[in-house]
Amino acid sequence: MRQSKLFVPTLKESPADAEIASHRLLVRAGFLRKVASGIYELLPLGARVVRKIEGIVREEMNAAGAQEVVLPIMQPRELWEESGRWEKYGPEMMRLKDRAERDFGLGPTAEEVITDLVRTNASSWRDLPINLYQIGDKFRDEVRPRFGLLRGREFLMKDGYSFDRDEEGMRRSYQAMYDAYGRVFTRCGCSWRAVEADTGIIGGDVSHEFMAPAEVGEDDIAWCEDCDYAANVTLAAYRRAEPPWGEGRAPEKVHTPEQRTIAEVSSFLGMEPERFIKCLMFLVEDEPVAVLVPGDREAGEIKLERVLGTGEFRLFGEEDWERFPEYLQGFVGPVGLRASRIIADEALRGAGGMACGANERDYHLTGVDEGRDFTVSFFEDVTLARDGDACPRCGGAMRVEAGIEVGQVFQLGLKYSEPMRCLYDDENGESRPMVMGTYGIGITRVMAAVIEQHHDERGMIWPLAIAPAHLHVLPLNYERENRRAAAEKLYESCLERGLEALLDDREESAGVKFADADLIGIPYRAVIGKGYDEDGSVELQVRETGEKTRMSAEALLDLLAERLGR
RNA sequence: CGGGGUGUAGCGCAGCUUGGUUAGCGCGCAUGCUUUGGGAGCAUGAGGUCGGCGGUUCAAAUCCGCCCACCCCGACCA
Repeated sequence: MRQSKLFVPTLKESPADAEIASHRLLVRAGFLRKVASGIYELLPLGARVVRKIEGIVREEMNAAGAQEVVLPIMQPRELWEESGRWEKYGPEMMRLKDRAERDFGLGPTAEEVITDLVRTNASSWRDLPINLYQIGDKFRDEVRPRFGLLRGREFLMKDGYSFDRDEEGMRRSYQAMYDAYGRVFTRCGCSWRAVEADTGIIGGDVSHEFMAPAEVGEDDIAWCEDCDYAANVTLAAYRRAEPPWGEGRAPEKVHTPEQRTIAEVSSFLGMEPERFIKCLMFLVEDEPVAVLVPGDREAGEIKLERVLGTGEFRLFGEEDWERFPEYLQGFVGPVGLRASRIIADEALRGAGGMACGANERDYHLTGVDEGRDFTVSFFEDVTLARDGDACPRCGGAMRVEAGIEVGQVFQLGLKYSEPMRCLYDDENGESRPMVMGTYGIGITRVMAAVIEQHHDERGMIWPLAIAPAHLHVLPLNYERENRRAAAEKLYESCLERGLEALLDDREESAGVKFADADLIGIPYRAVIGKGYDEDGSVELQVRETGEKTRMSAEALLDLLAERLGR
């Protein structure tokens, strides 16, 4: 590639609408432009990176026994009715009508289409397992597109689907994909961590997310320093410490005028927040449910959803407090409380000497013991783990850090094959539903995640495997014949040896060339300048470390070939 | 969806509070000359329905109303 001919509009200043590094740098370096909120164009260099990531994904998928297909983006309503997701997906799915007013959705994933494909073309146990994948645009009308490529409304995703005869086969397929995913991210230069995850709208029982640790990540992940336990904090378990003990004293009513929040009451009474019982009121399927958690803990919505068995609930709002005046906002407590259910976090089992609302305006109780002064319907894990909590498996210290979800794998089971009647005949001629798995990688998101993990104040720093080119050839004073000739020769040699090079053949000042090269972030750089005039050497610069070494052009090519494993 | 904010040249911004000539600045772009190991200098020049529609006014980028777009903060996901 010759830079003078390449369409790379670099920018000196950061675009006003880009907040995070990957977005800002992709735009500044001329890889990416925005068309509308959450919808982007990839320019030549951006497209090259994406194609490289795709290449790695293809290699690993094929090696793991999956086969590539191309599925439609525009999908008929009828298929989505069958799975029940036409309703369930809601406004998140982009919808349109054809000229005959028939409904279509733009695929956010392709379980329906692929299940239809397989059920109509595979019917025997001899056909299984089947593992198919595609790489294509996906559409999700996100509530809030954000952070450039990290959360777009149209994005590139690799989605794959496995069909097996039984659970065991599905677990094998799942494991093969899980292992392949790890290799994909490692090869892309993306550091990652696989964590237990919620299954959300895709459904199914077991799921792992592949997280790329990064400060801008929208998820928090909890992981153990001592063992391999790791989970999304939305469902991470943790080992509870011994609850506080009471001193056998009877509960005492204390006057706490206008002290409603835990923070207010705890400083008013001079008691630690963890000695409080926070009593949260939820409206669950139109019934009030009390949830008790330690005063210093947060209830987790996903955990609650699992415990309650429904997603149809909300924390009491203004209108709910008015509708149920027996609950006094700010003074609700478990003692004498009437609710359809009282659910307590495990941490409160056997807790004593606690403080809580007295269910009387401007009063709280102290010296409250669980079991003696109140009882609960059941104890559950409903609070969120946080940094420093004890690992549920080994008791070691857990860390919580932010991550970008770059992939997720699901054991679906019969979630789609049963309603969509994706069946096969087993060896005995009995009809059985196929057992499915589904697997996704956000290709464009991987690109952004890698930048979040690899950049500095001057620009991006690409891992060799997905860099838009291997070598950036920078002749300074390109108009000087000797340097121009040397640069051309080096560039041609790269082409001959199968190395990808970008030649900066522009008659720009050295400063401009260096600045653009830093921004674009090609891992290796060959500077042809003063040193060449002196002894015919070129200077190899490593983008990541800033290391500079003078050597002959031949030596540089050999070194590069070696780094590429060729 | 709720809350906050921004729309002025390709990009980044000023001007708006307190309406009043040809709407400015920097970068970028074009042409010429001089420059060239870290975003060069001088000169000349092109480029704008001031997000849109409506209103107030002798007069609107500026005041008012409605709409649209985009960004940020909270509940969801590759």
